[in-house]
Amino acid sequence: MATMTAAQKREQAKAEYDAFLAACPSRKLLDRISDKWVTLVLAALGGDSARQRGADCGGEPRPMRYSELSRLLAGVSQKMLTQTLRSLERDGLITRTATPTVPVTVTYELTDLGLSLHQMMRGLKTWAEAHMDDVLANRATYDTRTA
Amino acid sequence: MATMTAAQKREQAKAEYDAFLAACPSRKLLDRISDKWVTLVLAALGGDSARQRGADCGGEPRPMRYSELSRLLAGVSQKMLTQTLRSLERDGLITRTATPTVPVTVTYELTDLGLSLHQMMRGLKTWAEAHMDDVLANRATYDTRTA
DNA sequence: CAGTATCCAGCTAGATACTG
DNA sequence: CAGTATCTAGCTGGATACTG
Repeated sequence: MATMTAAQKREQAKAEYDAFLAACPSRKLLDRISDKWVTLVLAALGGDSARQRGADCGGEPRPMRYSELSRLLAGVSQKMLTQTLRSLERDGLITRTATPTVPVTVTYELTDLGLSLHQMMRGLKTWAEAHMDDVLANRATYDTRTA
Repeated sequence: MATMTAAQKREQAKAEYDAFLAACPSRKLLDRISDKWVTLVLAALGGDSARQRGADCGGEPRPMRYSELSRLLAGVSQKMLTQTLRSLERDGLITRTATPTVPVTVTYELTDLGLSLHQMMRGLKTWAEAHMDDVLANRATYDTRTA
């Protein structure tokens, strides 16, 4: 067994670290918001979907219907849209309201928690707009330098 | 061709939207920071790696060596660590310094830009610590309700 | 309208082995 | 010490088809 000690130790350290990561709130948050469609749905419901609107881009948060979201987020598959909406509902970030008309009408709306998250995303957006140009410039420089 | 018009329109809309997304700074930022190892390297170099330290968790940003990072981020493969470091260097978020000792000594350090990003990540962390508990609670409730 | 169900291709993380 | 190179398995997202 003596020969396995090092490998075992490494494995244990890895397991511990994985556990630490799994418990880390920041990690969980990132896992949540790093999803492409999550951010887009949040932006749409928060009134920040830059698309299909004039230069103002101003928008109040407002409820939207499934089909409306589907149209706004061109390119999302039904599977992903539904999956995303479900997970957001599960986490209490949006609410789902089904009105029993014929055919049924379903609307989605940000909760206070979802709104809070959306506000934080604005912070991200601010940083991105202020600094991503620098990042991209550095990237371009690096690429030409090593080309 | 008349039968393809609808499909074509949809495809075009998708292409346009994809282009819009590709140009969006926020999206680019998220693509960058949503990587597991990126955030961990940033945290490590920024002095925020919660692991292996007492309750204080305070830490000044400081340069670290490859092997040091490798040890701190237990579970990272050499491939991913190198890949992550290279991409961060490419984006001008960290600097790589090789000292020609024998054997070579390589240190990585946050740039001002990287530091700025690290600071923003603190904002994320704050939100996560303030609200992720709510999210998790909602999730648990949802699961029991639908079980 | 608002989904569900199924299947499959592509990408990527990780394991492994080797090196200046 | 600080990497590079290669191969593969698993997950995830998308296309497609069907339904209350």
